[in-house]
Amino acid sequence: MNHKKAPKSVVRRLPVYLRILDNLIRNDVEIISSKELSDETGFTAEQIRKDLAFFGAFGTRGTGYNTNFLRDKILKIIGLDDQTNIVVVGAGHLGTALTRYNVTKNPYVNVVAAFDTDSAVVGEKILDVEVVHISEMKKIVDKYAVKVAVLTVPSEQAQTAVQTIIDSGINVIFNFAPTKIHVPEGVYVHNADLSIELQSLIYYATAEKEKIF
Amino acid sequence: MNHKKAPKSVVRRLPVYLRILDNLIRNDVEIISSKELSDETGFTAEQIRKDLAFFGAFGTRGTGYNTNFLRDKILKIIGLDDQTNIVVVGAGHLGTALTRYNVTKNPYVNVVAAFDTDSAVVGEKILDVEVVHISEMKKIVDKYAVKVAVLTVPSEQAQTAVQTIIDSGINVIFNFAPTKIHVPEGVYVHNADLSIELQSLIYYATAEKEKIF
DNA sequence: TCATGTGAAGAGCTTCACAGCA
DNA sequence: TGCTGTGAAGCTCTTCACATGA
Repeated sequence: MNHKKAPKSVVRRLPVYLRILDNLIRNDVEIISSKELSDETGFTAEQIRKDLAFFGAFGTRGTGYNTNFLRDKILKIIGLDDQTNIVVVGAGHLGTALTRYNVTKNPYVNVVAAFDTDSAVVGEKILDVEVVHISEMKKIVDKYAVKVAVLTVPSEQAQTAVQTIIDSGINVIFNFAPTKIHVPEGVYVHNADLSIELQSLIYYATAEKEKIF
Repeated sequence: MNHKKAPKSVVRRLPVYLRILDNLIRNDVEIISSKELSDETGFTAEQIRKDLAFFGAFGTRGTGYNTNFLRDKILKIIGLDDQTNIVVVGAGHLGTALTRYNVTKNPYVNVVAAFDTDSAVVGEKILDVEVVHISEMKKIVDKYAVKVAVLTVPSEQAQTAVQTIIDSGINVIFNFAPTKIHVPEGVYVHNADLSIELQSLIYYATAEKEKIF
């Protein structure tokens, strides 16, 4: 086992391999080469081999990778070996859509509750996920051993919500609020600031024309 | 003017500066130093200076950056100097939420239409954005000089939708469909695969515990 | 004096080329 | 033979340290 810290870039690609392996296993494919994985993902075969080799020697030289074996390894590496429970904080339009989206599209992750402060939505259901008042967060986080929160509240409420999330024992936040959130050492934040991402994309849409700075 | 290609990492940070500058200008702040921008963004001051210096010398030594001047420069660099028109392809839950989100949270980008094939939603409105049948895409893209599409259709329909998008003249795609989409040379795709991102986050939630590969 | 602008060093990630093994 | 696993080279981006100029 490798004890160096895994590169962020490698960790980002692991779930991509996982999805492809799931498809292959569903179609009874038992062996896959790095070259074939390359065709499916768009990553180079060398990169795929290096990614996997970082965690151990999972392949068979001259043959390829066993799909079931590799999937199990990746599940363990990511930490998806048990059903992983998450919560959504903010049950507005985006939070509701993300809850539905995750429930239907993510086979490994389970939304156990959505939180809000608005009494108009507390008590409602998003598919089978209940919307609960944010004051109940710690109770639910403890009960379901929740490790990750998806944050979709308005900017003004983001920092307050972050405090509640951290106080309830969660230390990983997937932040959709369009603002910088401040967290103590040891809490991991991944920002998905959709306006920011969209604006930076515009750069590439207009990159051909001469730009005068 | 610098004619080297701008690093992707720099382009991703430009809209972050833009948002902060907008806030500062709203509060009548006229000068900002790289140190203060560092406090607001979490990026280092050196990195901010290098990012901006890539496009030109925008600051004043001993003083800092003029907020209005810098905002105008960044707007021109990104290509946001005119109102930028985009379309959303797929008016399901996520597409609807992203349309609302963008309309309300993104001051620089304008959604001119949302497309779908489902007659149950075609003709409806999302705030003031009309849902139009996907066969009308080229007409609308031409009319509004649309350069970017946000793709939120189901995986199975993604590649077909991509073809329609490209045929209508768009060459930048913000892809939320949980699948790899194939595009010709010259078309730029940015993937926001939320299940994948969430799964990779789980890695950091469980990283402390010993992992056996 | 103070904050910007920048070459140089460093860190992290990818690509190359090939050794190693079923 | 064929595909994995891996040191080395290469590239990109970040950090450092300081020269530059209002």
